[in-house]
Amino acid sequence: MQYHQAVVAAEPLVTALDQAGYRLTQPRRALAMMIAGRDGHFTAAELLDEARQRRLGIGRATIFRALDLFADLGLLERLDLPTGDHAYVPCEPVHHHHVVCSVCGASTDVQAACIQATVAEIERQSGFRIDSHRLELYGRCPLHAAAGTP
Amino acid sequence: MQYHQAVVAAEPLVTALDQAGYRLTQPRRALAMMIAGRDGHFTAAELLDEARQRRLGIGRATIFRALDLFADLGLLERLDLPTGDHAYVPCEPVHHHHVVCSVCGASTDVQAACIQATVAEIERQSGFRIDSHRLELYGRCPLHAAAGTP
DNA sequence: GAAGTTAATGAGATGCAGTATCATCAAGCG
DNA sequence: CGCTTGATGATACTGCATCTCATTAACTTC
Ligand SMILES: [Zn+2]
Ligand SMILES: [Zn+2]
Ligand SMILES: [Zn+2]
Ligand SMILES: [Zn+2]
Repeated sequence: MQYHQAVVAAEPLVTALDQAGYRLTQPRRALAMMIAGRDGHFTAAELLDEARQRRLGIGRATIFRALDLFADLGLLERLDLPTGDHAYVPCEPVHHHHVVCSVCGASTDVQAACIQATVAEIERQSGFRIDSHRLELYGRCPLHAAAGTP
Repeated sequence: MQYHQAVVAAEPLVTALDQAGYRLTQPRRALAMMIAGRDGHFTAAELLDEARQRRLGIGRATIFRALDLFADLGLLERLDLPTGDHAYVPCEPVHHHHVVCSVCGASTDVQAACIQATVAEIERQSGFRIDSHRLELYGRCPLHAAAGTP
């Protein structure tokens, strides 16, 4: 069970860009490596800070554009944290959900299958034709489950 | 089956404020009526526009404060639309979820019970202790289910 | 490898959502 | 009616995100 703690390799991001017909530019390569070096979720602002500290000369706009692009390709997913912040999580390009630790930010994937039945039930109940949904779960990872208030 | 389409009465909002010990001010009464007159979800910006058009003289800050207050009292719930916009939906003060029509914005409540089992299953799968979750469903209401692409 | 085409970049300006400040106002109360 | 204090709104401000556009560099073609 990996908590997105393990360092993700940068190549998948780069090759996915290539296969989709996008240019393999220096800023995009650098961002892929920065994302690969992250544990758990991260925000655009954090990437911006890191890029600045490392004097990579990557512009604000480029970072937002790259994040959008990765998200469109299904390599990142955008989360709305309970705090209201927008964060991103490295992601398999198939529909699934995330469980996020409120203490350390670690996250793990949950396969979508286990919610299919629920969605079907909700379609029946509501009469709506459901096209998409967002499910995000917040709690404490095994390491932090002991501490804190339930 | 109400789709939050029916005009919600303003009194519940006002009386809830009163019972919670908040002052029944003119701006809050006006906002309660504006919210009551809305169908489906709405944004802070929309309320702001309406207030300006009607020359109600309600300040930006007051609107945000009132929305926060109603949300704290469980009378509104804040949604993160797929577009990234933040919207609010009139709401019962118990935990539940929303199905939102992407065409007309109509929404209906879904009882939380039907996801309890799923959450338990996810706790088992992930090893996380889950404290909270957010589930929002998007699709088309019965009136709009026929049209559009699936 | 050089030249050309065009996507991509980055600096800065701009827009916009939400918050902080604080003097003024009015809701509730006796 | 007059007091007390929560509430208001004008203003300023912060910070995220987007837009513009001249310049750059990634890929293509030869
Ligand atoms: Zn943790
Ligand atoms: Zn899902
Ligand atoms: Zn509701
Ligand atoms: Zn509809």
